Amino acid sequence: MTPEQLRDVVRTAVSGAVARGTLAVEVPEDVVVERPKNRAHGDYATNIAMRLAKTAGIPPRAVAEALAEELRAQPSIAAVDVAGPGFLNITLAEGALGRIAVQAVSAGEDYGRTDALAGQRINLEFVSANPTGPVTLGSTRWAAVGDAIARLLEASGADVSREYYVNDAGAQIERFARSLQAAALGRPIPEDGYQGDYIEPVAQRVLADTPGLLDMPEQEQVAVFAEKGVAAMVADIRATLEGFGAHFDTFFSERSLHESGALEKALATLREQGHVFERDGAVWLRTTDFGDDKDRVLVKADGEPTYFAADCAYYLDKRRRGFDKVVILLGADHSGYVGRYKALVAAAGDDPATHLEIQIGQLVNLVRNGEPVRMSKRAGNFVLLTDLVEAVGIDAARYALARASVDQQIDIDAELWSRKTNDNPVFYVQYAHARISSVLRNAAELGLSLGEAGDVDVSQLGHERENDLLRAIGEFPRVLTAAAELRAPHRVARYLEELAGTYHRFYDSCRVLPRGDEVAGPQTTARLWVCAATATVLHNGLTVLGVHAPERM
RNA sequence: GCGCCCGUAGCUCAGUGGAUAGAGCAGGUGCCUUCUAAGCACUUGGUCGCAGGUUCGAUCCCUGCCGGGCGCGCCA
Repeated sequence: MTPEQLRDVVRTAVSGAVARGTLAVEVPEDVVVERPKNRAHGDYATNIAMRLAKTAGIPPRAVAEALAEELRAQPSIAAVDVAGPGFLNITLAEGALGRIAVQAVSAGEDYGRTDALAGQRINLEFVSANPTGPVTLGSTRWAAVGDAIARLLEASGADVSREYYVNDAGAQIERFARSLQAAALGRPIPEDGYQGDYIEPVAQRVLADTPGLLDMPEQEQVAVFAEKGVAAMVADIRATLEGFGAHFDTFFSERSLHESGALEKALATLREQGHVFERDGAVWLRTTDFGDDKDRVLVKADGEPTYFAADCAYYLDKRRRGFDKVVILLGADHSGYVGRYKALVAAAGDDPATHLEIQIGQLVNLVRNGEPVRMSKRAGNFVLLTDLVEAVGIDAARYALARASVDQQIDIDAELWSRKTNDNPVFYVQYAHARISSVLRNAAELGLSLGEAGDVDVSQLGHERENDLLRAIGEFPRVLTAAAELRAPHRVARYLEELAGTYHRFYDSCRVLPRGDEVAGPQTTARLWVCAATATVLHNGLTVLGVHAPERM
């Protein structure tokens, strides 16, 4: 029996007590059934009695006693204890936990998936770094976390589109183009330009692609370097992210908004809603009406639209494309953006609480030999996604980035992340999967297989370590659901570490395969199912994080 | 000054109002002739930044303070 099934049983018990007249409450929708930390507290525990006590008008322990009475009548429940202030500690009947293994294996890659977000169309924007250079270490965190969030939302049944906003308009593109031009002409890069080593090859690519470029007038040259330089950079960024396992469905060009007239349309829409005004020769959006700190300029006094104006058009475009929810993952250096973004959504007539969600993540520090290293794209002394991957590998990089809460600043230490020790939890988790794969391979060599789900004798299971493992496997769907709701993929990683440890302890004390001249029996088969179920969860969990589940190490 | 994030074991960090606050690393002691020792067992280690409040119960929610990071442009 899974925790979800037990939750229904508890709810049934409440209705039973109500029907019997021992309890006068409404049957709650959300019943919390959790895995107690202390094993002496049974397989599962619920605080339902304490939560119902107030409305029932009787002490929590009395509510608990009434519910315990109901629950004890259930054949799948072996024992119910009322403990502490009113906890119900539930011990499942022999074999009830074992069914979890069968369910997990039978569901396979679908184990853990839910339809909690079925029917939701979500646009998830992340990374969106300026196309003036390769993907940096700072963006790498969002590539790993954003992609994991996308996979989590999909595991909850949502229809997710991954999007990268290409800021291919504005002053920094001009500086980028002039840097390319200078490199092509063999001149020093302008002081306010981009100094990185990557500039030269990009400049050469543009030159090779455009015969006679250097004979064109100055302004035309810059325009070509801008257009083709950005295209080359975006292609590079896209390839890098794909190689990292982070696929984007759309690379959306900011410039296309300017060229299609979307900005004017957005301005007109905001005007219709009555939140646009003029002051000092500029056009403003009255975002303070919706909680922003100050009003924001849409069109500057010189007639040029602001970056914010493009944001308005971009948001409206996303909504026009049919997304129910626009989710944007931003670094803490953009946290000042939240207020105006919410306000623009409200000003456009939408509800920020339902249509927009901005997730702010803290920045990363690059650490070398224990010392922080400063990164600056403009100065060219930055470390790239590709550098990190080269140093530690994709799996270690993605895992290390995804296992930390986004609310936490993290230190990226390539030396630490490349260690093949327990400083690196990714190997601990992967090792568990490889170990199980090995057991299953050996089983196959002995001619042993799982057989049919209906033939497993789950009553063969009951060792404390087996029960621990089965309970952990049973948690997986709830871990995925919670992680998706909270946009917190690190919860999946932490859970996998716990699961791997639980498996290693099971492995240590529960021999799976027959040794020497022993003969395989029903317990062997039952334990093979437990192994296969664990492998299923490790695989599914690692896949959510974009990390490989190896069969050998 | 205002806004957001953080402060939990020596270090790096988990912990969506529940029972005796956890993990890894670091330190110490053991366990491989048979399923992967990248493993396991035992052990040392805490005023959950401080002070109030909310309630049956607070690391978690609220208020104030202290310390650290980021942000507060007619830049992008």
